[in-house]
Amino acid sequence: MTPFVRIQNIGEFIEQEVTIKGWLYNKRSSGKLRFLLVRDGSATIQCIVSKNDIPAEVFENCDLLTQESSIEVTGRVSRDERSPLGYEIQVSNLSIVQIAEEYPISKKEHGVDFLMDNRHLWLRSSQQHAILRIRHEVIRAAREFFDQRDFILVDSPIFTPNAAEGTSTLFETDYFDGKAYLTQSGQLYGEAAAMAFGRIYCFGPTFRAEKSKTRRHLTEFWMIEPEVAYFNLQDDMQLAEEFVAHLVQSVLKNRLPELKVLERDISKLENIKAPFPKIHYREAVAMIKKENPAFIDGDDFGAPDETIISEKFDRPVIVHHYPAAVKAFYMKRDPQEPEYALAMDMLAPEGYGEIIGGSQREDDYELLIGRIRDHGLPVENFQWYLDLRRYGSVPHAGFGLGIERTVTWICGIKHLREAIPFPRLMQRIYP
RNA sequence: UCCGGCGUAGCUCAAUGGCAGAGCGGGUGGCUGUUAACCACUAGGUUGUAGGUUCGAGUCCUUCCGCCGGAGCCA
Repeated sequence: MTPFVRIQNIGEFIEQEVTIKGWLYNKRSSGKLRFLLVRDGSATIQCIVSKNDIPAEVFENCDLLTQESSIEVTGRVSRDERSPLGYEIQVSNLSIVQIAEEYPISKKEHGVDFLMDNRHLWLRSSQQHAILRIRHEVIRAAREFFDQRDFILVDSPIFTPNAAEGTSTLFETDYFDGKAYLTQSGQLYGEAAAMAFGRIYCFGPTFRAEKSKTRRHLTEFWMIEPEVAYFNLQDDMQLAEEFVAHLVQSVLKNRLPELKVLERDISKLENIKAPFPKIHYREAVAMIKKENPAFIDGDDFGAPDETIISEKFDRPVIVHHYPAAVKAFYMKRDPQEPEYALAMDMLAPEGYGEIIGGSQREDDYELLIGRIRDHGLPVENFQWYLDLRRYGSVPHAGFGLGIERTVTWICGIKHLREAIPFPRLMQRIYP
């Protein structure tokens, strides 16, 4: 028996006979030679079948193979300068696991809708493979970052009895004799957990029923949300910039080949080191007004406004002190200038827009209950949340980072639907 | 919800109001170093739907459906 080897480790087996198990990615031929490009999920390698070196039956089997047929290939590993991987396999035997039917995804270009209909197969292509490996690295590095800082993972529920910030954007679902809603943020539960553990994060899917049809929106996306007791806005911004820098540097360190597959401009990522520029809302408005005179001071930024700000910097920029009127009820106001909230957003460069939203939370019971009423929210649903301000309330802050937006930016791809294995969009719930 | 764009072969696209076409993929054959290999031959069509204008509609007009992008909202 020859050893069963993953292609990514093939360099350890030079001039040895090995078996690889995978799928036929592509096939070329020249007379009495067959070139089989075989992928196994770890990498792709070219296998050469020479008619004169092997039994006739094995050679004939090569011509039966269709794209994505599953095969086991045995042969001798050699170095080869012509190979992108650096290695080839001279085939001595080949067994067919299954002959694939005509594969819908060809080597030429396809449209987005067709590829999304075939998302379950599209995942096999090299670009999608690279993106999802980078997604894996972003998530791994995110957990590593918080784990190293003694944060405890405390996940929040998916079913919730009420809205965090309003009811218009929630998915409603039957819950026995009543209604439940799919969560749009784990934050309120994160605050409860922070009062229990000091520093926590939650990581899970969140849901927005907004009818958004843009390249920046999904109806189901993943968010990682740290929450820290005794943190103020400054602490929160510092945590956020160190966090994002860690994510980018981890991808550069561990997924450089994948970035190259995506033809990402690496120099744009190498800049991403803390500290990041931080500007007050008022400064941001001044910058926007130079290019968009129609912008009204006091409004939230639109996507074009975010781009105006972010293109001024070579790394993510944090905008803080947004007008309280455009922000959520739970955000604390600045005692010095109460019209502004102790809120911050982080905007990714190159026009990728908001990847983080965070704030210091209102910790005063009376002020918080007033905000809940001002926003027309049912106070009775927030009794447990208000309890956090009755039993040892402390200053605290946190933020949420959108995984898909972050992956989209790091990968330098156009649309975040490719940054999640099976995207859920307003117009798509299949496959 | 609003604004804009697009629906032609399995896929990506072409076709001035006048014979429905190419590349890829499929099939057959050829080639001993191919790199989205190449060469030859071949099969493949209710032009999204319903109506209208016209001697004649893939093309012009209207309806509906689907998709894409953007706005709003947000991660």
